[in-house]
Amino acid sequence: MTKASPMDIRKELTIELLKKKGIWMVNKPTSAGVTTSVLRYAKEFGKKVVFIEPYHKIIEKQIEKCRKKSIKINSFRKNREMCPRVKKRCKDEPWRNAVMKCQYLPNDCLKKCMKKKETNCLYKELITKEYDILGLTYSKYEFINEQIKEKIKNYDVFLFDEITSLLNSSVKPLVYKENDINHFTKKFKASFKEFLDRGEKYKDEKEKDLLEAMWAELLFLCGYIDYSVRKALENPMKINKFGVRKVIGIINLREKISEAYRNWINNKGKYREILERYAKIEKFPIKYLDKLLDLYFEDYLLIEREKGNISIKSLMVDYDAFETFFSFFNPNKQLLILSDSSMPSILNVLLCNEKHKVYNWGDPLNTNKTQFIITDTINWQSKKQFFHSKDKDNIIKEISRTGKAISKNVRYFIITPDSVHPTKGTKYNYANYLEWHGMKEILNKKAVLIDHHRSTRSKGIKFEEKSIIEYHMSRPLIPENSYNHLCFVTPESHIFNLYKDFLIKFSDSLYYIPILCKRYKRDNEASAYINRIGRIKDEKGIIKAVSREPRSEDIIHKTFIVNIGFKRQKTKELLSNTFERPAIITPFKEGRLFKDLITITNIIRRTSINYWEDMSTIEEEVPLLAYIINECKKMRKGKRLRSKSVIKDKKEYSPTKLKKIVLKHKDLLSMFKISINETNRGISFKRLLT
DNA sequence: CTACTATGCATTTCCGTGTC
DNA sequence: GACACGGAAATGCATAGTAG
Repeated sequence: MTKASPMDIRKELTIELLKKKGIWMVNKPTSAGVTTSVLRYAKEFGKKVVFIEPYHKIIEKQIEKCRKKSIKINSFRKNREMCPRVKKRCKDEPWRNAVMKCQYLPNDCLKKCMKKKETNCLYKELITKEYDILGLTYSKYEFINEQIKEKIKNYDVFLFDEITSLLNSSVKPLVYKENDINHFTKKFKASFKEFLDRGEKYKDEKEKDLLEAMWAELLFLCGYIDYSVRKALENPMKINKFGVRKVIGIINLREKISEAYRNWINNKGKYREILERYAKIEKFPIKYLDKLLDLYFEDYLLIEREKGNISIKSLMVDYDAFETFFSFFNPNKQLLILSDSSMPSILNVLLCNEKHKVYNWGDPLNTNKTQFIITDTINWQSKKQFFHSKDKDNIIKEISRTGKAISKNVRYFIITPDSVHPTKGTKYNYANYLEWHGMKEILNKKAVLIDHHRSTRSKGIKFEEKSIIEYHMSRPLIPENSYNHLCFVTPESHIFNLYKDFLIKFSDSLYYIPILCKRYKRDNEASAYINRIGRIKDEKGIIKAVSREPRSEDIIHKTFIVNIGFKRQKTKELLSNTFERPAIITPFKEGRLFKDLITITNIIRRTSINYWEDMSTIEEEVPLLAYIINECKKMRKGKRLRSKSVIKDKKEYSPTKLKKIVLKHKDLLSMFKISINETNRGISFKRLLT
């Protein structure tokens, strides 16, 4: 009997999935080929697909694959790439390139430009032509306009890839030093004063009036924020004993600013353009204006204080990432696929009113079996601990020693956190530390530093280089207040009742859900970790080797992740959102991470995956064998290692259990030049003479 | 003025609980 | 019995207070 090829397995899975309707969350590990398969086979089943990705790069790669199969596919890009008029505007006014929102389509796009025959732009092409598949990025989805909505709303399948990206809201806080009183007004007035004195630049009286009114309105906003911050600093808000971490106040703009004014200023067309144009003439920082306008649009602003800094964030009350989408999605006719290697648990909350089911894609190519995580036996108290540790130079030396030995001439990665000093505000930057202390010379040249888990090198398209081992210095850690602004609800929210026992009340119409905040944090930490370790995983898995006669390209690339400063339990928690997981190997005794690391990887690389019964035997037996091998190597020739000393202070290992394990791996041990001696007093180990 | 200590809050770890 | 979760306990950190 011939076994199914990898492609067949994925095709079957895709067919099953495409038959479904409604919302389906796809359970899968990294690199399982869900997106590729759905796009590839959808046309065969007469389904039109819209897929959404975090980056253009990913979309481009998929387009490349589909074009080979003669599937009609295209994607929405940045406006300046789709519309020649926006492109020209950006060329004439280069500052626009820096601010996405200043690149909106021309006002007459729909009414005039599109209808003209001679108009021949990518945007028109996308809107008017028929495609089997259309791509979109999440940032486009966030600013989706009516035209694009009209275009995509009748497609059959919507694939939201890397769904965690959707939940990272794009709110950018405005941060300044706590002692900078009246920050907003000062910053704004400096430009405003000069601006009023040079009125001759106005195009006409009407524009002058408009602009002055808008400018005054923004100045009022600044004044009000400054006033509120001063009040909050004098008398920080405390709702219960603890308050909400770091939040010292909330600004209610709804009470202060009329809806009419708000729509006026936030109108993306003419008024905003005037505002931008004059701001530019007057050298008012356009990015700052952009942020300011963002604040203006929200009902509430959040004032947070941390380590001498004040940060102002828009509060996304009753935040619902799917709001736009559900305004047109029909679960009885259409299919929504939510896909991520780490399915955020927060989705169950956000979709609590919508029927949603889990589709088990599984790990068809068994890629999980090719990856092994080796964890530390201590937890660092924080990511800063590395800097407080007397051992830090040693850790670097050990990384260098083991990295070189394990990966030979192939490069290996070191993931370091990017942390800020609590009082001095300077960065605890691992990469800088290595440079300052001349550690770069100790680290061999094949070491590649990546400065945090969520670095752009950790998501999207894989770059070509292969690697065998990767070191993670501390787990991904997201600051606790990062999601505060998404966790405020009103009684009208669809999750209000779900959390009614956990609410912290701010006012009659505003409540905070602390558990939600933790959930966002956990989901995102888990996603960061899973996506990162997926980078070096062999995506071809092990199926290739069993489905037919082995060939040279069938070598299974086993990869290793080394967790420094966090234990097995934490690693498991980080992997709890994903489908199955790689084996997690913890050194047999404390403090043996680097001592046993090379041997652990050697044992795994020298044995076939089928040699081990299952994941739990690897997790239990490999550390013990590695420990025995290393202890024996350390001893003088002729000396024996007694089993008693091996299992000393290890309650869970009895002499019989140890005996059973080592006898099972007698051949393996002899491969590492260790012999087992059985005597009436128990079992012992000896180095074989060569 | 300096060095040390007590205090209280913030952060982190630990551990009991409920669930499967 | 393994696991995730969330609250309790422990620890860390900064600051104010105090002794010398």
